[in-house]
Amino acid sequence: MQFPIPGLPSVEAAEPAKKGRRPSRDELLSGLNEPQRAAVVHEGAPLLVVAGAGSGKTRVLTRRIAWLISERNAHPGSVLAITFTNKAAAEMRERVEELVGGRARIMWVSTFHSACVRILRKEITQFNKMGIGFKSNFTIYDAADSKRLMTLVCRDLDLDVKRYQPRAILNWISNAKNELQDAEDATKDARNGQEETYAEAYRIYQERLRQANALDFDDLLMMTVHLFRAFPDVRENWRRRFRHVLVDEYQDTNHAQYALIHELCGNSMEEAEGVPGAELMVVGDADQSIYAFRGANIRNIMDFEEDFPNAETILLEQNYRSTQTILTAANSVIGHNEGRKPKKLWSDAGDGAKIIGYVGDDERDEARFVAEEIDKLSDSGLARAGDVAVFYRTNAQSRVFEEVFIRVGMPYKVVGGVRFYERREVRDALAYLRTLANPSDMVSLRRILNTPKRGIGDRAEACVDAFATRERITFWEALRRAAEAPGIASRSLNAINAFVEIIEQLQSMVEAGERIDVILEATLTRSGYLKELEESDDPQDETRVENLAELVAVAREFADDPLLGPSADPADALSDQGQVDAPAPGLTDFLERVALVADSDQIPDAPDGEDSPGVVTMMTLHTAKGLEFPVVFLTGLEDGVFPHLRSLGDKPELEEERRLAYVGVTRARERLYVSRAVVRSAWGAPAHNPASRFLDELPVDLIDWKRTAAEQTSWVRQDYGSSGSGARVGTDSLTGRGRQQMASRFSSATASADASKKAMAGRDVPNLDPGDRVQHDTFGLGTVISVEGAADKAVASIDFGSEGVKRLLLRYAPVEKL
DNA sequence: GACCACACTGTTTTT
DNA sequence: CAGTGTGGTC
Repeated sequence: MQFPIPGLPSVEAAEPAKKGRRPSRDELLSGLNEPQRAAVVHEGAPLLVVAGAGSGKTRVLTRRIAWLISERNAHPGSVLAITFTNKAAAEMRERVEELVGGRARIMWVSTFHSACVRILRKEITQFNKMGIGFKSNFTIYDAADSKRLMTLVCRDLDLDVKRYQPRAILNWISNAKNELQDAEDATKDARNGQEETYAEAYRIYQERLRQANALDFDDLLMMTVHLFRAFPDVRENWRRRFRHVLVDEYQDTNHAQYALIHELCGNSMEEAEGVPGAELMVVGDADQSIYAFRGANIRNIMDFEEDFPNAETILLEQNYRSTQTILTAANSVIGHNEGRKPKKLWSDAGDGAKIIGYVGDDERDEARFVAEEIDKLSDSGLARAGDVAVFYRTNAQSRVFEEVFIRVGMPYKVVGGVRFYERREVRDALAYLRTLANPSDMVSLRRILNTPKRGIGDRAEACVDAFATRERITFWEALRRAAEAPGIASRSLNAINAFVEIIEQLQSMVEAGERIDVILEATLTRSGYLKELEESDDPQDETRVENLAELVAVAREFADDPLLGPSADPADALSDQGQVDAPAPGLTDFLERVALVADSDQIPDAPDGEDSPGVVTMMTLHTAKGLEFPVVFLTGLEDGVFPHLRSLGDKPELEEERRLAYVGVTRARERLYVSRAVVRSAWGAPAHNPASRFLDELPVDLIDWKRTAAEQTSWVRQDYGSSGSGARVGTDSLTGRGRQQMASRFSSATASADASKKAMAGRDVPNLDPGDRVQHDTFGLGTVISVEGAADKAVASIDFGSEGVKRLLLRYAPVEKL
């Protein structure tokens, strides 16, 4: 190797006893087809591996890493492999380890976000030179924290919450950050009053983050890129370290991630003097790009060859996962997308079973069908519950399946949805820990200030806040000096002092290097949090206690696992020296761990014993990416559900939905089921959904319909509203909203625009046609461009001139036809 | 400052 | 329908 790696002991020194296995060349290349092999042994130029679904890309990645280490004598510490989830990372590391032995442990295999955190923990203090003060124990804010902070910012700026919703602003900021624009850039680029306000909110939000010594998800990426750009010497160091960079799921990278790769791997003219870029391999499949909504840029993969001069491309089209029937179906669906590079998956596994289709009366009937089919499969020995996955478009759809599965006694597990770490009690507990690790973290601190109730109300909090602002100190400092705060009640002051005392006690435990699970338990008892829950008569609080016990168990496991500990990377220990105010490493590591978990990190392992049937796995299609199951149920195939309503009027979005369908279909190994419901209740009121257009895009002769729309029981239509079988309109029937839903129910049943218009007293869904002029409450005057869907599902694209073209769901949009 | 009743509002998808 | 936020009362 040409460059010594800074801060890394040599492999031999680190592991004097076992030098690491050295597999033979044959072993590393065995079982690979020609293009796979080429990808593994490729040297030099940047390489794009276009890997269709199930084409063995994980294998290629792991074998290549092993090859680099074993055959090309790459130092394991010089390998940076980026995966999409932590779970994928752990698996990849494990597989490489099987091939080359324990020395693989010091590779960096992680998500973009985790890798950036690791870099920033070491380097973020560099920014102090520029007057941007962060400490290396910074807290990572998730979406909920960000929203809370933004709400505070909005209040400070006195923004009209109706017009400027924290969520919308955060979205806007997130886009800016993904494009690597800081608040200053955003201010310069603001094109209208609204954007100026957004940019201002961005500026304040960022300032507050800095004061809290916190970064949000997008900051992790943006700051790392900014770091490399602002400090070339720092960048050179990391370039010297990482000689091999591998990126999985490249089609879902956004601009910031792309830039980061460029910083590490790029070789432009002006850097001819510096450290040459790392050898780069990216793996991906444009047809599986499903994260455009969060900034992923499909162009990254489409333009790879232009972005990286003399790049090469290898195509993997042979599929080792699915039957030909499933692949033909997948090819057929994705073929309806325009402008894609042609790619056809094939398999020599044979045709296999036909796809099975089912049209249910309603979503319960659909769920019942799924449960029955799974029963049949297990009875006949064709599959076990653990082999089966149920996919749906949105998390809310899992509910019906849960209800039905519970009733019939089908074991299942829902992945994602209301996540463990998003539960209130878990967030509260974590807020305590974050406060201990980083007292500047104002959002966490304020969250727990009066949780459990200890008599510190809004008034006292406002006093302290004002004091903090006046004195230019952190909220935490202000709490400690609360006695000096003007206007504070002595009652409140006592409560605050008691609170400060508790936190300081706990902090001393952290400083003493106490185990994380011990700290957590002490926190829960000394804060009185646990006591409040235990004494409560709310039945929900019982489960809360259990969840906290679960969290303690997670912490204990973490504390016991040496692999997760702070010294997992020997290089870290070296450069972290001299960090005076670094907290006990265990705590920050733990918090980081829980901040960056993905949904798919929590997927149960496949059943291993022949006798253990396992459980059915349910998840959204997004979560399903990268997974495979012998049996897959693709449910809710209805226009408006999947493809999602909001994508119907927009071609790029519809194409993304189609890629999602493609992802879903290609998860199946042996059997695929597709189903839909004629009537589906959404927010209480039943809606009549047409078949998904994706169903029409499957070859007819591949589907065996167990039941079709023509066979629906006839009472479905009339019976809603009088008998109890439909959803109840309930107590809000007197509100305009209730009436509206009633009306739309009839209108969809009678399919008559006239009748619907008449039935809808109160708030009309305006009957619009292209060319109509309309008035909108906030956007002003506009012209209708197009209208899709009917009645309560009508979506209109309306040009509001300077405000831009909006797509509005007429049922809710405050538009008036002129 | 705590608690209760209500109105509103929104559902893609997630690191 | 549910979770959140607001406003009113004790």
